[in-house]
Amino acid sequence: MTTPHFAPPPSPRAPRRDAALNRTAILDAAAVLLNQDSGSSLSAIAAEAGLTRRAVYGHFETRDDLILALLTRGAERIAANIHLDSVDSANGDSREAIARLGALLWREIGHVQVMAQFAVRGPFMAVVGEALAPLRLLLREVVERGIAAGQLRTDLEASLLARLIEGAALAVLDEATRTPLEGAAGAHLVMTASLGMAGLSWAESTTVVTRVGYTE
Amino acid sequence: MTTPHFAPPPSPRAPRRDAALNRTAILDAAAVLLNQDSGSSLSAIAAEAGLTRRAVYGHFETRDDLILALLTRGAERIAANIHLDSVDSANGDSREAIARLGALLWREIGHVQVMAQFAVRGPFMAVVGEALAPLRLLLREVVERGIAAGQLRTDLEASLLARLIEGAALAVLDEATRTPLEGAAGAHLVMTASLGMAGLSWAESTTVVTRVGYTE
DNA sequence: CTTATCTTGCACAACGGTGTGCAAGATAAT
DNA sequence: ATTATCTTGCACACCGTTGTGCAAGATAAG
Repeated sequence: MTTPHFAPPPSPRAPRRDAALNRTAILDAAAVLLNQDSGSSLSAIAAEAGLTRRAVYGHFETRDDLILALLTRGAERIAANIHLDSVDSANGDSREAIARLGALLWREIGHVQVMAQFAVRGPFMAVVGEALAPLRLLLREVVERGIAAGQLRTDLEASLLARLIEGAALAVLDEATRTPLEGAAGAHLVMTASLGMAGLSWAESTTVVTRVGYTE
Repeated sequence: MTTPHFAPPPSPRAPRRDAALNRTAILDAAAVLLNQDSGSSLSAIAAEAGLTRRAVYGHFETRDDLILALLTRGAERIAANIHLDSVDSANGDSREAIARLGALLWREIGHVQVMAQFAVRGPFMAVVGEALAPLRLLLREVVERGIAAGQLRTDLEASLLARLIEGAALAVLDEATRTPLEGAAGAHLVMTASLGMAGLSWAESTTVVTRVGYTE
């Protein structure tokens, strides 16, 4: 430990402001590279951030520490928006709620992408799963209500359908890393994809989506 | 090279029959482990196959060689079924064609899964892309016909929709690695997921799927 | 049974990645 | 301008993995 990974006790001076700047630069670089290859090296990440590998250890004790911080940051951003984003303001209509969740994901795409890389396999599964738990639980409940109300397809168990909708949304988010999609179009796609997996026709989905709208 | 990676010239004797057996055992083991972690080590793969790491080098010169053989095997299986599977027997109806393609993927799930791991990122992208090209081209054409005929959603460009359908199908195949899905149910899911992304409602998809059917 | 084939077990060099130490340099706060 | 903070560049040890060599053992083909 050559530099403060912890809060300096009764700090005699404020930390340099480029410290926090570089820290986020590293996290951003990690997000980019880990999206392309979840096994990217620290040297690569440091270079992408415009720093040295050695400097990274001034901000994160361990490679795993860095990844953990990255995942935590993403989870916080998403959690902060679950409430603001009026998901539950879609009173009763599960279809609107699903659309709103899709829009939320699209807004946080940068953070969601990297979480998706570690969500399924590898040693970070548990962490990501825990971080995404409230989001998943919300979707699960919405789907259950929708099935009961006959708004969604009724041939699948709620929990399975919820996971499939999640998968459909992620497929779009993944496609977005290759096809340039401008804001509204991307959100529109995520929403219709989710609703399509949920059982709606294209026409129905479009109706719901325009009713919900999308604001950056 | 301690053992024949090549055809023995005027072979004085037939190769032991457990050679071919072990070779496929290695490939199968690789398929299993590489699905879980695309960076699995040779030691792990060898162990999974019930062999030694050293023995693997008796069958494949290189780690990359092994992966390449695995991908090639998968591509061949799929290519062999594109014709047999009466995709184009869905005369004119793009929806049936998409359903049949979904069923084909489900039948070859073991091979498709591992290809999906290397399809998007990493140094094997090109190989996999080339191997899957005919399949993708076929889907691309089907989608184009479907859009023109007003059978599918018309708000997306054909090539983009084709990729999204592919993504939806893969999402289901991925889910299948965690949720045990028995034959017909899995095929049903892949088909409805693809058709849902294509714009059909659940009811429409079900109609198409039952019309197409599924035979193991 | 004899023999070629395949496997094992060990040893070794090479590579890339990680994590750490330390001294010199650059930079922003005060 | 001074000083604490942050970065750099080099050094090193450690680890896991890959690829190879070789001799002894197991196994299936003839």
